[in-house]
Amino acid sequence: MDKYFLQNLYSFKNFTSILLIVSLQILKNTAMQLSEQEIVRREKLKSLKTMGINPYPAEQFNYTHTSKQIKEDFEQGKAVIVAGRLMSRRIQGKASFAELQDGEGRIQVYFNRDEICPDEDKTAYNEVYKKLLDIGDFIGIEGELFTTQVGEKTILVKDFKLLSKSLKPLPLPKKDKEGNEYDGFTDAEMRYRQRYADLVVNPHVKDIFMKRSRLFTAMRNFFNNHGYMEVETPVLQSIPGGAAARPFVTHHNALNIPLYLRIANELYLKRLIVGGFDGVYEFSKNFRNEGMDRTHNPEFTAMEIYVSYKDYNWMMEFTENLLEHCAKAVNGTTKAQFKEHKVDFKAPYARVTMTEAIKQFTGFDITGKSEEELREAAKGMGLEVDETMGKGKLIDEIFGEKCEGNFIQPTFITDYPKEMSPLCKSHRDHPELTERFELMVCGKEIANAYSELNDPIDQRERFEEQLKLAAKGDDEATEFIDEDFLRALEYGMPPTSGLGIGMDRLIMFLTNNPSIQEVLFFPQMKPERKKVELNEEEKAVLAVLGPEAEDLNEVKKASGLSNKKWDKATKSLRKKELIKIEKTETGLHILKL
RNA sequence: GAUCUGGUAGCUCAGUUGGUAGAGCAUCUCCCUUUUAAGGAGAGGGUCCUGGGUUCGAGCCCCAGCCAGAUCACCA
Repeated sequence: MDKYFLQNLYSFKNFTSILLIVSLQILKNTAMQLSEQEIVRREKLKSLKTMGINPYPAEQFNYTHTSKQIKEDFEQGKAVIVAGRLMSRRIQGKASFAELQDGEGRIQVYFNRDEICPDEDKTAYNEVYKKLLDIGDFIGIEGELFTTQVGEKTILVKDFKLLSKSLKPLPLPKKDKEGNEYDGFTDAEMRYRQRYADLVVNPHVKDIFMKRSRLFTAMRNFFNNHGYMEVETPVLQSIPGGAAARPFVTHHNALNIPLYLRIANELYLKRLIVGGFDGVYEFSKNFRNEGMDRTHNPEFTAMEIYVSYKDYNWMMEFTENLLEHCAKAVNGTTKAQFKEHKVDFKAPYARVTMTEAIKQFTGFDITGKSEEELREAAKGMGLEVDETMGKGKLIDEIFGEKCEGNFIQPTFITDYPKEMSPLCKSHRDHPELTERFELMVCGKEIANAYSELNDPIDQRERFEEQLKLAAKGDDEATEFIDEDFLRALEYGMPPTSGLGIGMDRLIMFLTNNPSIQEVLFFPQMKPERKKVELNEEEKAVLAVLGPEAEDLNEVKKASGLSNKKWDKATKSLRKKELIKIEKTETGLHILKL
């Protein structure tokens, strides 16, 4: 009894220690699946530390110039201190040219051994600069300006300091002298997943986002100059309103209620108009739980502005002036190129009623037509229609299919049918229509505006109408009634015009990017799959291996693996240095390390 | 959601009927003091997306899946 117990204990101990070794190996391989270059850089890091150089110093580095300032105010012999990322190196023995990239561009720097190391000790150049620095490292440089024989503005380095060591090689593109780029970091998936690397390596990507920032600033300034106020409204809403879209749902623990991420901020901004502000606007991150493609990201940015005592006619003028202003601020001109289209954002823009647009492109006049007549007409145009579609939806379908794509230059499409616009005031002259416009550019909608509905009784009826449409099966109809919003309207809202602009779409047009992912820093992606370490087959092989070398074929048989699995598993295990396979006179032997 | 295309070295990409896995650049070693397509010589570097199948043998053929892109559908 005791004997067996001891034996068991012994084998148990043995087993756990094997497990420990194996798991340590796994850990090593999981955490450190490093390429040769990454290992080399880590070793350089160690060497630097051994030499007493801190690869990640804490203190601030005071630079006196940026690369741009140096090139603009170039002066022979001027002393400068700059900081940036090392982006290229051409080493030729005791001298070397390199490029430093900072926030504004690149500047060439010249490392000369005897300038950096005037004394006997040449380690700063020979060891630190030549051997221990890499492309991607951040360094600070103190030096003097000069022009090379080839005429390049350059900094002659007197002293340099490592500011931050880069352990991972950048995916650097190369350029030939004609400026053709090759080996570019162009894989869209990689670029979006590693936007930081994309930005370092692809200057035009950085440019897109600088333009995006300029667009927001321009719009803010335009509004602020008109005396309108930037506000913030809830992102977490208990009733998602202001648009027809599937919301994201979350849950608040303390209140024990569901909350929705906003799909629009319209209803909150109108509450603020009720509260007495003359003009309010907000750049609103909206969330919609719908499909993703090159023009839809689950979170996107809309700008909405509401101005009291105005109507949609005023808003059209305001919008065209706004966009002219923004286009100039972003690109320095009102003209923009989008794919094959040349677009001009110079005000004023054409104004076409929806009725006219449909008549123009289909020859059909929707005025006074019944739902049935519209359905027949749509069928006649080859559109797919069904019984759930009301008049509004049918007209929208006809417009979307037959007209929308034809408006390339900025064009206001006005006077939408009532059913499609539950938050919009009825048209002053045509009760079946609403005072609404959308701005079309290159066949896509980028802005949407109303004379806002402020009649609380009418508003309640419109909401109820939406409920009926939803019950009928129209999945675009809103299925909530926001009683609090109606209460606000009952206190009275002045006549107001509101405008919404899809900011991502607008910047796509202004930067000629047909994909929304290109204008978002971090577009939504599926999570990266984690790499699995020791798989079942590899574990199975290890499990049948004893402490001694064994005949390979015996082990293979014992493992019960197919040829392919066996092959994969043993190759992988050899690579991880967990087993060794030896060929001797007596045959193939497998040994656990 | 459908269809098509793609996934091979750190990066960009070749890879022949199915027969030892390739190039350029990058990396490492040595040489080189005003270059800019990064000069010369040498060396190392691979889970060919994953899993299964066919086969003596699969990067390649078949099936399933994952990821991405494009086109279409859907979408205020």
